[in-house]
Amino acid sequence: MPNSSTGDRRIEARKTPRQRRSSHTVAAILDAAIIVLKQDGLKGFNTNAIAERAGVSVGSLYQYFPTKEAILVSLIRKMRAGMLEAMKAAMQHASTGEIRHDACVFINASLSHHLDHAETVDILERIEAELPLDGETAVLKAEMHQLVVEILKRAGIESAPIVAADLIAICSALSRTLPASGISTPEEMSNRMLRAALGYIEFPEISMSQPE
Amino acid sequence: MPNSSTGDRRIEARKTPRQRRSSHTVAAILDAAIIVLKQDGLKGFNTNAIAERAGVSVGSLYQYFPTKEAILVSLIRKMRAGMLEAMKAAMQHASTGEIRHDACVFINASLSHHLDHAETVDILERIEAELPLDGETAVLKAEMHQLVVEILKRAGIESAPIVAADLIAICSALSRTLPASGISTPEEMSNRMLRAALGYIEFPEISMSQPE
Amino acid sequence: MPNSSTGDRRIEARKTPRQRRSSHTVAAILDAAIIVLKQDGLKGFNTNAIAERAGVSVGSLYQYFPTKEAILVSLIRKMRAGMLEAMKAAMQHASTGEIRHDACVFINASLSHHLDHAETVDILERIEAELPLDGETAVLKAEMHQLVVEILKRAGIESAPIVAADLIAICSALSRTLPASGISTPEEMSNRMLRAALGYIEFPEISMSQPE
Amino acid sequence: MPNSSTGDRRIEARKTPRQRRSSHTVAAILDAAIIVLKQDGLKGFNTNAIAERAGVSVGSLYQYFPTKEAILVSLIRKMRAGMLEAMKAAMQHASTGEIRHDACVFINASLSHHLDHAETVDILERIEAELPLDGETAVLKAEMHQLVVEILKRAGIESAPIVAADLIAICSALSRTLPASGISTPEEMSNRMLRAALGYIEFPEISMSQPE
DNA sequence: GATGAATGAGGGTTCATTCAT
DNA sequence: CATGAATGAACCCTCATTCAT
Repeated sequence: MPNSSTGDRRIEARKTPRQRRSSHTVAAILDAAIIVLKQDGLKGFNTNAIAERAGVSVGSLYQYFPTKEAILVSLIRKMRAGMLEAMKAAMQHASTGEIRHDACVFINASLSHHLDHAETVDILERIEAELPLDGETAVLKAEMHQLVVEILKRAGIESAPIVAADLIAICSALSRTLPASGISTPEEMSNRMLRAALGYIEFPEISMSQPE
Repeated sequence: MPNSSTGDRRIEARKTPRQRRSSHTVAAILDAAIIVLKQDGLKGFNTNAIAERAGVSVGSLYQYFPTKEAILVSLIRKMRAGMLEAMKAAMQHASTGEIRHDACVFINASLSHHLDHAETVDILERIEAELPLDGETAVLKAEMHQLVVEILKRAGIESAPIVAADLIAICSALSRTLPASGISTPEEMSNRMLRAALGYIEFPEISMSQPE
Repeated sequence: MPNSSTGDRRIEARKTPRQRRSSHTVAAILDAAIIVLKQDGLKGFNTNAIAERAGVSVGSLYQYFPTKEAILVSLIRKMRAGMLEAMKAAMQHASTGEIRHDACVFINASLSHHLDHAETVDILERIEAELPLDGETAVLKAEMHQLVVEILKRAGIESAPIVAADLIAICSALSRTLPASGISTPEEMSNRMLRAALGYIEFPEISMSQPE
Repeated sequence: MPNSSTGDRRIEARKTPRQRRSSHTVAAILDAAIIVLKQDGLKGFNTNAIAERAGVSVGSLYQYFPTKEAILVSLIRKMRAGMLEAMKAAMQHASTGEIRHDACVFINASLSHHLDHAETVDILERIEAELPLDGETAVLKAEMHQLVVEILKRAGIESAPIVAADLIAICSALSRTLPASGISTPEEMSNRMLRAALGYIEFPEISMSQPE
């Protein structure tokens, strides 16, 4: 278990901004952080660079984020929150309870979100995997999972929790792969994702050879 | 001049080890590197730690790897090579040309490899995504892709290259997800992976709502 | 320009507070400073912490103290003033002019003061030694010294200034040591201090081996 | 209790020097540390300054001292060890078992040591008081204490432990004060210290007024 | 006057890399 | 070739001090 010796590192935001000036600073820092992350990757992600990009002093950065990692956590949280919100909104607008339709809605929302935040999501998900998962982010992920579980349950699908996890993983993976595959229209992409998902869900039970 | 940002970073292994002693050293370093990576993550992955774990001096390490990243590249290459080899072997042994069967073989091989190298593959794939893909690794990945393309073509599947990429992505994603989902038997896992793959492949064309 | 090493550091309090509100603020700051010093030592002694503890903004703190060190100087001054006052009061009340008695009075006053301000005095004396001695504090120390010189002179003791300095040093040292020695009653402590002082004063001239 | 939250800070030396080069480096660092401490006080005591003064890189410094404080601890230890050694040597050479004579020997040794290491001892003792006392130093201090206890016991003095602590405190205090008092000859100083010590030891029991 | 956000020089520490032995 | 001491750029983070509100 890497990073387990972090122990007492503060990860949560240091102070909630009260004044207008503050919240502007926080936003500037987070925006800058994303830009730096996209441009220079994790290796270039250092507090001085972020502060400079944000047009802010390092001191200010540390006024709001106790740790460099706290910025990452914040970014991840924001990403997960945005994703969840997009999903929820899409479901609320378009859900009919019919699984094929709902799956389609969900997938379109997922793909849209990925395409809208190209790179950002990829990098952050990768980083998320190396960080000790913070509580609030875990909640967001759980809610997302639950959203899919509900869809599946309505269709009477067994072991919905596992299937939901698989579907989310598949969507996430394809959202990463498809844009790089040369397919240019979102329609084509979403169609492929949909087939993967529905195929997985509706395909009859099979079993053949075993892994040795 | 340490840390010079001159941009002419040599990434390839400095010399291909010929002598027995050398290759032993190289192996020791790579083994140590994996252990360090698993135990302490990327954060603990530093040349001094690796050398110490390998029972070798830093100097020796730099005799065989011009750069810290060269070790990572080497590790990734090895991982990709091992994966490809496992796949090839499996296909050679068991391929019948029948798609369902071959897909099953492929998936079992994939899952086995993941389970056998738990953590290692995950971490390395994550790191691979942040590194400038080195030539030889690209070749390995291409070969892997080709392997799947062949299987698909034999079954007359259209746009095999894209489908192959998707299938690989799906397998990879599920190999990561399933072991954590509480399912304990490899059979169950491989069955799920298989259904996802076959579902995706065989599912009839559909298209419904579009992403806005 | 923070941290400028220009050498023209203002150390004196920026303004002598006249108004009630001001002096209240100043008092709050000094009290907080002492608490911080006792709780976290010199390492935790920073203006932000002090201001927070004092329930005052950093800006206000700097309204009354031009420098962090000015606070320390103020604290030391206060400590020395309090000490001197206690001594003077004790002597005024109880002095008989008889040396043994006066020494006793002085020592009791000294010990009492130390016990009443446990830790505070120790820390501040230590800090005092590292700081450029400010004028007013020097005056207080001189007055203290003079007080002892008077007592000694009345008893016709030669080289009173040196003896006075020694006695003060001895009292100070023992006030630090004795409370930690496991002796619990002030009487026992004061008795030991008294014997040390009187011993030193009244002991006949001796001389034996020399330091090489 | 300040500095108690240090917890896991490594204080011990990081690696025992094996090669000649190493021990030279360590010595250079410690020497430089003392010089910096004397010239610039605790405020100027930073690892960069020390390394520079030592003609060594910061990296080398950290090869042997895990922490800035570890250097201080090392310095203190060395000071205490030197002091103890000087005392032991003096006692071994000159002790007769007769208390007056032995006290004289001890005091002369103490004073000599202080005079030989002017400033150094003062500063380090002050710093020692702010640091969490490290084990080995505690042992050295205990041995020192024991040394005095033995002398006193031989003379049949009661509550030798407390008396020993007091005498050490007195000697230490006067060693600090006397050199600054304008007395120029060590003989005069040592004579005064001796009278203070013997006075304290031999003075008959007295008790007068109590501290209120 | 009070506030507290902002500043940024300073200082502790790490670690990739070199090179004398 | 191996060793591991030495190097120093880089980076995290703190805190004394300022200043706009």
